[in-house]
Amino acid sequence: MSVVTRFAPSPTGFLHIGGARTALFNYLFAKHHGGKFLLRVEDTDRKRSTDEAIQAILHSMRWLALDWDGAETYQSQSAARHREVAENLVADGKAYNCYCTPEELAEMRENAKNSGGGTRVYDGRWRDRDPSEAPAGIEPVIRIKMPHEGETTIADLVQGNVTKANDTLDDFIILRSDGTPTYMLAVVVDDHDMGVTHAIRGDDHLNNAFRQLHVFEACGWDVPEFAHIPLIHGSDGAKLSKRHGALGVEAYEEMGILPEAMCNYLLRLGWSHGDDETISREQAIEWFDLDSVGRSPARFDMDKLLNLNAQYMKTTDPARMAAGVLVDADAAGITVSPDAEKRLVAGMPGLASRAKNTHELFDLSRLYLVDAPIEMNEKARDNLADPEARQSLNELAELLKKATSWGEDELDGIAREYAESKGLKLGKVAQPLRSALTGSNVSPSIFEVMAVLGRDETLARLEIAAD
RNA sequence: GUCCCCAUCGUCUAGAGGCCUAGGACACCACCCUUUCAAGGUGGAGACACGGGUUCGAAACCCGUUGGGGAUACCA
Repeated sequence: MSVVTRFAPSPTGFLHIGGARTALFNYLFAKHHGGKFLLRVEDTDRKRSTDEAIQAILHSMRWLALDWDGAETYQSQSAARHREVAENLVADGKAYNCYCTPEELAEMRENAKNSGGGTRVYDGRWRDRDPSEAPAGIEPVIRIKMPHEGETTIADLVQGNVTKANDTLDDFIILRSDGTPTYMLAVVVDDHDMGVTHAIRGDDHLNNAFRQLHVFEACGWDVPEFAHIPLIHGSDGAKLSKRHGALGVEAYEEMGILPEAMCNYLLRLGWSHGDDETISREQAIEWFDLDSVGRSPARFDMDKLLNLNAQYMKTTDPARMAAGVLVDADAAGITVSPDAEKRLVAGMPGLASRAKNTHELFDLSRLYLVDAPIEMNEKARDNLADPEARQSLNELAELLKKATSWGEDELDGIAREYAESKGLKLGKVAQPLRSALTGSNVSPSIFEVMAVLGRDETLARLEIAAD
C-alpha cells in the first residue's frame, strides 16, 4: 500500500512554526516512502477562516519547498458529503439527533466539573430518546454514539500504545445545527476520501484520535496510522505564543533566514539521526522515519537557528546569495551596476562567512555595491583624519599603481613590503587602507577586498581617501 | 478538577541493560590563527529530576513522587 500523508492547517493565521514542522515531517515521511503528500485547508469554520491566511500559508509552504502533490483541497467544499455521512450514521443508528439548548449544555458542564471528574460532560440525554419527543422549533445537532464500556487503544507510531477508558469519551457533535460538520467529522471523512494512510500531526490531537477512531469504525472504514509529534515550546517551556516573538514562518523569511536552514532546524527539533546536524533535503528524505521522532516537547532556540543559517549562507551558491542581496539593495534604493554585481558575486565567500542572516549580508555587501566615492562611517573618518595614515596611503597607492598583477597574494605582499620598509606593523597600514576602501573599520580581508574591487575602483577610492 | 502525554548539560539531542569516566551541536569561557570583524582550529566548564524496586549490572526496565505540557467547544 502506497503511503499518503497530508498537512491540514486551519487558515486562521499565518503558518505557525509548529505547523511548519508538522508539514515537514509529513512531507519527508511521504517522500521517504515514495508516497504522496497532500495539502488540505481546514476551513470548516467559515467565520474564522480568511483568504489572507490561506495565501500566507501557501506562500510559506512554497517558500519552505514543501511541495504538495496535486492541487490543495478545501474542506468547506465537501460540506455536503460530510452532512451525508452524518445523516447515514443517524440512519444506521450510530448517531442521533440532540435537541439540547446551550443552557442545558452549560449546566452539564457545570455538573461534570462539580462531580470531581470521572464522568462525561454530555450526559447522553438524547442518545436513546425517541425522535418523536423532539421539541418543536429547535434545529438539532447530530451526535455520535460512543462506546460506554471497555477501552480504546491507539498504536501511535510516535507515542506507542496509548489507552483510554471509553467511559471518558462522550457523545460529541459531528454535525452542527446549521448542518455544517465539526472538525471531528470532517477530518475523518476527508482522510478517508483522500486515502490518507498516515496522520502525522501535533500532540494536541492525541486525545482527538480516540474520538476519531470511533467515527472511522462507525463508518466502517479503515483507520489510518496515527503519529502524534510533540509540540514546540517557547524558550521558557510554555506553549509557543506571541510573547515568545515570531510565530509565523514568514517572520523568519523576513528576518533573513534561508528556507534550507529553517527546514534543517525544524527537522532537528524532535527528530535525530545520530549526531548529524547539517542535513540536506535529499539526505533527510533518505533518513527520515517516525521511529526516530522524540516524544518530549522541544524548545525553540533562535541562536541555533541563526548558527545553522550562517552555515547555509556560507555554503550556498554565491550567485544565489548575491541575487538575494540585490533584492535588499533594490528595496534600499541602491542601483547596482553590472560591475558591482560581479564584485558582489566574487566577494560573496568573504561576506557570507561574516553574516548570520541575509540582511546582515546585505549590509556587509554595501562596500561592493556602490562605486567611488563611498560613504564613510565615523570610525573610518577618524582613521583617515590622521595625516600619517593618509601619507602612507598615498605612498602605498604609488606602489600599487606599479603592481603587475592584481591578485590577493601579490597585493598582500606589496603592503607587507611597504610596511616593513617603513618600520610599521602591517596593521598600521591595513587599517587606514580598510577605512579608505570599505568606509568602515570592519570588513573582510582587505587584500581580498582589493582583489575583488579591482585595480581601478581600488585606486579611485584610495585617491579620494588620501586627499 | 478529570483524562492523556512527557522528563539526559542553559537549549537541541546521542543513548535499544554492560561499549558511559554519559557522546555531539548551539550558546558560554580560554587559547591558536590573524590586517579588523567573522569564519576556522584546539581545549574548558556544563546533564541522566527525586525515591523505591527488577538485575550480577541500570541513563536505559517497572512503580511511585515531583515538575512540565496537552486535551477537556455547535474551534480546528
